[in-house]
Amino acid sequence: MPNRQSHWVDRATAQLRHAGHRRGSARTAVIELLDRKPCAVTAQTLHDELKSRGQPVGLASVYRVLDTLVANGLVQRLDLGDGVTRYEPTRTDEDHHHHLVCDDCGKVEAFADDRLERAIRDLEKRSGYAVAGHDVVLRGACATCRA
Amino acid sequence: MPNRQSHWVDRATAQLRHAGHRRGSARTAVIELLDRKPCAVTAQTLHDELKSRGQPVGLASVYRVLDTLVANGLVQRLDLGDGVTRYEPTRTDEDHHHHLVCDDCGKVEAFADDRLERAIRDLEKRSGYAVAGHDVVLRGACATCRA
DNA sequence: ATACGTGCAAAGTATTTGCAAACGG
DNA sequence: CCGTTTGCAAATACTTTGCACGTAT
Repeated sequence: MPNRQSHWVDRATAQLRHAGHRRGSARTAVIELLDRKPCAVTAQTLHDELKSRGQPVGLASVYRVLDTLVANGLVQRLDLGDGVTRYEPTRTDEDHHHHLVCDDCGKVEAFADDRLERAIRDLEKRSGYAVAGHDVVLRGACATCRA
Repeated sequence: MPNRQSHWVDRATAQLRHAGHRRGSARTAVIELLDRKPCAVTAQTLHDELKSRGQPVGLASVYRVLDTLVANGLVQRLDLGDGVTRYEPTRTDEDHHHHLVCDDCGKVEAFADDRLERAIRDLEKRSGYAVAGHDVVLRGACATCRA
């Protein structure tokens, strides 16, 4: 999952400004870190890493920033079945992916598949809903834990 | 979603006994109710309905029974993105389905699609995981809420 | 200057756990 | 009888909210 020249940081910043949001230290810090941790991060993780980087951000603010980002479609909420909500930047179509979770060790991997996406897109059309997004989670034992 | 002659109650009861579990009022009551509410039920809902039916079961026991059922593959956990875990009996292949959630009114609908399942089954094979299960959630605005 | 953003502490929710009593085999 | 199951209450874990203060525009 290559991280080209911080596309997402710029898009997020611009879009929030356009939506009438002011800049703030917490928001800036969270957005920058999020851009480097693109897959399934916890609010607590962001909070901890920001602290150890020397730009501490209150946990409540992390949650608030994430809420704003989700509300603006810049971040997607993700529930992998352990009671913890994860977040990840919504990037381009090429980066669209889903998750494979190991029930034993908790490892999370990403995967992408065109056939799956086509099937889902068709379903979305036939559903009668204005579908805003979708999630697919495969749960099981990873190669290591199977042993 | 037809509910034939309580197949599931019997299977669940037998399997738990085989796994060395004793019978108990809470477990029996939860299993029976679950059999009639086959799609995406909350622990709290089960607790409330059992109380109003005159067979009250402590909420903690509802959770414990559900844990046991999940551990034995008789019930599937389901996270629809509001912080509440839902549960539903795992029935036969014909009853296998996924969910469509309305972000506005919270309505939950079920759908099934063969093409989707085939795509997922292939992915599972290629994943290197011993996949135990999968979930697909489509989120958006239902026909009513779109208006 | 004014309203939005932030941090801390407190509150809120969903779920889990400890323990004593009830109960099944 | 012995060990599992249950209910209650307390504990925990995650997330949200209230409020005072800072800060961008």
